[in-house]
Amino acid sequence: MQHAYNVYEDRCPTRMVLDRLADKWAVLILDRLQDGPVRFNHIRRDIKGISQKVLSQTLRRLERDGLVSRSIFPTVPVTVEYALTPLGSTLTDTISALSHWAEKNMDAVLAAQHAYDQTRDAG
Amino acid sequence: MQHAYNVYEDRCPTRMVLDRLADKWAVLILDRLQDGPVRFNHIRRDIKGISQKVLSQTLRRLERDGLVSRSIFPTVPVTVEYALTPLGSTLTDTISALSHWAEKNMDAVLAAQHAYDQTRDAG
DNA sequence: CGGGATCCATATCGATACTG
DNA sequence: CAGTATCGATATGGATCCCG
Repeated sequence: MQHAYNVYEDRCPTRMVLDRLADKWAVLILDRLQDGPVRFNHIRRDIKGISQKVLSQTLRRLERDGLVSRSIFPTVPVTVEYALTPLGSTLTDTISALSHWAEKNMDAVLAAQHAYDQTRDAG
Repeated sequence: MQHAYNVYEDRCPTRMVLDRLADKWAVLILDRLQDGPVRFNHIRRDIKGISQKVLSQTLRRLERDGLVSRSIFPTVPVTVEYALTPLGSTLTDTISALSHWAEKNMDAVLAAQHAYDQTRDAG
């Protein structure tokens, strides 16, 4: 039989998974990892505005969810690399589609917002 | 020239757009609207666990962003239908890919979480 | 370098009450 | 039916300090 859950059900595992994916920082991080392993502070620098705490938390969650792997190299100081797991790789198309959509349609959204605000001001 | 912004820049329009899309409720609502116009309380019933306040707020944002249209029919009591705009329709493939991924890979994620928690308990 | 721990401001959400 | 307004709990995020 099929799953007893679907994404429309409350407090089901599927919803929990979606809850993780539908997170701005998670999307940005997964997107950033597409080209290969990246180190902690490298991600931190690339994704402007993310705090170290949030980056750390999000990476930990993605690791727990099996989407991202964490490799420690015993250099001095220590080197830590994050990379997509095979499972995480199956998400990249969707994730990058999302951020690319945002870039492509930014202008249309901005215009819509402006129009919406105009009608509100006038009304 | 291309846009001066990309999704990795802080406080840029692209990031704002992604911030809207990377929202669990927005994803669920857009997903629900794929099959045609739906009324407010219909969405509310279908998406288990969403409060009327959050549904209202999210719909308003999606409308402002030009992704969802709102049609009022002067029946008694009033009927309001929400539907995807043409712009919103360009998102449906990506959005449904996201929720479908969640449903398909739920088990793998759950297993990964379990394994992660095990190693943590043991260590 | 790669974080964990803590403190504090703010944002978010659920519940409730009220309206055209 | 389809909301808005308000209040209180809670979750989230930023800033800071510290450590191996």
